[in-house]
Amino acid sequence: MNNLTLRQLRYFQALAQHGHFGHAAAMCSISQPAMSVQIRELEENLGVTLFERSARKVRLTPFGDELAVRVRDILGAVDELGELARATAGKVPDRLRIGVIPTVAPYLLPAMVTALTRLNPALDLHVRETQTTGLLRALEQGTLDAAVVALPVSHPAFTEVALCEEDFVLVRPAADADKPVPDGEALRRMRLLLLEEGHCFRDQALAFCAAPANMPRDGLDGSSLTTLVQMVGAGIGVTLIPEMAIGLETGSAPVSVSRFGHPAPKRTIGLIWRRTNPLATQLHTIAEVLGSVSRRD
Amino acid sequence: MNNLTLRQLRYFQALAQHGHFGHAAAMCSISQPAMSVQIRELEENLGVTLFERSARKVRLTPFGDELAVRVRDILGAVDELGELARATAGKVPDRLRIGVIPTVAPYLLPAMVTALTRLNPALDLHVRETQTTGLLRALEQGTLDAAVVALPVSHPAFTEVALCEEDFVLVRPAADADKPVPDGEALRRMRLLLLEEGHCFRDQALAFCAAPANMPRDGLDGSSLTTLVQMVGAGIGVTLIPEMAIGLETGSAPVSVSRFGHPAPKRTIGLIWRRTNPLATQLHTIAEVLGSVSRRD
DNA sequence: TTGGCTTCATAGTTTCAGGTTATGAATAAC
DNA sequence: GTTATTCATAACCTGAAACTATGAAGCCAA
Repeated sequence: MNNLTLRQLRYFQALAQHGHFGHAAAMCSISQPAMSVQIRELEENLGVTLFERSARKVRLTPFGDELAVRVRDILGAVDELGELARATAGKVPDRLRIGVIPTVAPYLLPAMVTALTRLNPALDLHVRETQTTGLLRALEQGTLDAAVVALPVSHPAFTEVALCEEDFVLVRPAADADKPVPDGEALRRMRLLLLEEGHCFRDQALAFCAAPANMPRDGLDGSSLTTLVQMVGAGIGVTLIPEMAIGLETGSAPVSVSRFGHPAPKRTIGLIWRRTNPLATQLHTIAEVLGSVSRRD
Repeated sequence: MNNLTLRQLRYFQALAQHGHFGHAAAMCSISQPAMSVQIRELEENLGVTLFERSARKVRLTPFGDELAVRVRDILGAVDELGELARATAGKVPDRLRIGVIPTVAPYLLPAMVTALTRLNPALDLHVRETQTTGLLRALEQGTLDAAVVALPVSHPAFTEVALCEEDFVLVRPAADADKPVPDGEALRRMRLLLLEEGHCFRDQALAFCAAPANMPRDGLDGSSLTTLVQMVGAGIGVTLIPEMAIGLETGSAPVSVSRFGHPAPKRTIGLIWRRTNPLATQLHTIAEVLGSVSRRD
């Protein structure tokens, strides 16, 4: 029968402070009898007398005195909950777990971190880089709050918001710089270096060539765009990379970069999260920030 | 409108633990709708979503997660109140402020402290030594819990309990040891040394002599029994002291101690406290202990 | 001592928070 | 498509807690 009520503790505190039922009641905006009854019930709940009532004075008993200290702490902590909530409401959360696919992470992460930290300087940002399927699973399990992936995901459990579109560009050995730019058809017949299976970027590139995703290929897969570009520089073949990777990847190898004519291959990068995630509002804010970062405006 | 309820916090904790409304409700012995409603109201109170409800999972939001820690602490502190009360109920309080009159304090205090400490080893004992009027005032103001005084006090605001009775004995110069012991009448005509005004022991001695309390006296007052005995040893006169003072006071001066015949003068030492003091039960226990100490049994 | 004043407690009544059961809506699983 | 699971909502009911009115006890002044 531990029916302690916060209300009772509040009244107790008021009475301890005033030493007068009437005044304490007024402070709590209730009538004096209500105060009397609640104090009595508090005493019954605890099985201890908290106040000594004499004709003109209401005094704390020694135990009441001890209790007052603890009650003050408790009520303080409770009120802090409210303050904390108010301070937190609508704000970007202090901890954000975000996933990014490998063909985006290296190029966007630095700017993303900067932008998100500006949004909330106290931000504790956890980033996880892995392929889309891993990210989706993590989202479902609740170990990620959101993920940056290529759209569309088309999964009913997720909300998706586009961040930016970007073309793919052709990377050839430097010597080929002046040759005509092939279209998808022509590309399929060249030695096209691609990421290993599981990367969505691989599938998108194959789609552009109108080739089946499971087309047999003879050991021309790399595990990162960096590797692919280096292989191109070594004259092994050609490859595609997304626009955002140009700056970081093409400086250190003898390769040339060419844009495709229409229709150019491209991908849409987006932010996704569980549709039921109550942080939806804040995630839209975050998406907006990430979008402007990824579009460099 | 900070209507937070302990009940809501308890339900919140249960739900955070189980991640399932039905199970959490069962744990709290309520129906599932009741749980739903209370959680919703908690969220409304705080203005923040605490749980993410998806079809098969109920998950804490990041803020809910943070809240859970604080709530655990708060509920722990609240439950401690109950335990503390139960542990304290009926026990001698941890802090005891007790007053003692000067003609008792030196002789009884050491034994009192020992006995009370045995009653509650954690006892924080405050002793105040002053004359009866000062003690009564302190009791009224609530700065003392109880006082050891000579009975009766006969004040309706106080409860009094007798601890012991003790005779007064006559202290004369050692040379007078074989003279007959005077009665009250005879005593009045001798050079009787007494405590200064305000001491109840002075009044009791004068009463034995059938002398008015305000009888004019020519500079024969001392401020302590020790002083009086030393004066007697110097041959200045005779005095009365209570039995309990014999051991401590008569060793260091050339005086003789004699008991009176019937009716012997005597006093009753008692413990008093505010009638309204809720510690009455414990104070009776304390009185019992002090009584057996003062009677040396 | 008496009558008035202050102050806390008690009683009777009303209101509302919080409980229950019944049912709906959404989604996962078959 | 059908079924099962799970949370939300609705309608209703009960009891906690509020209020007003009144009583009881003690202080104070006449």
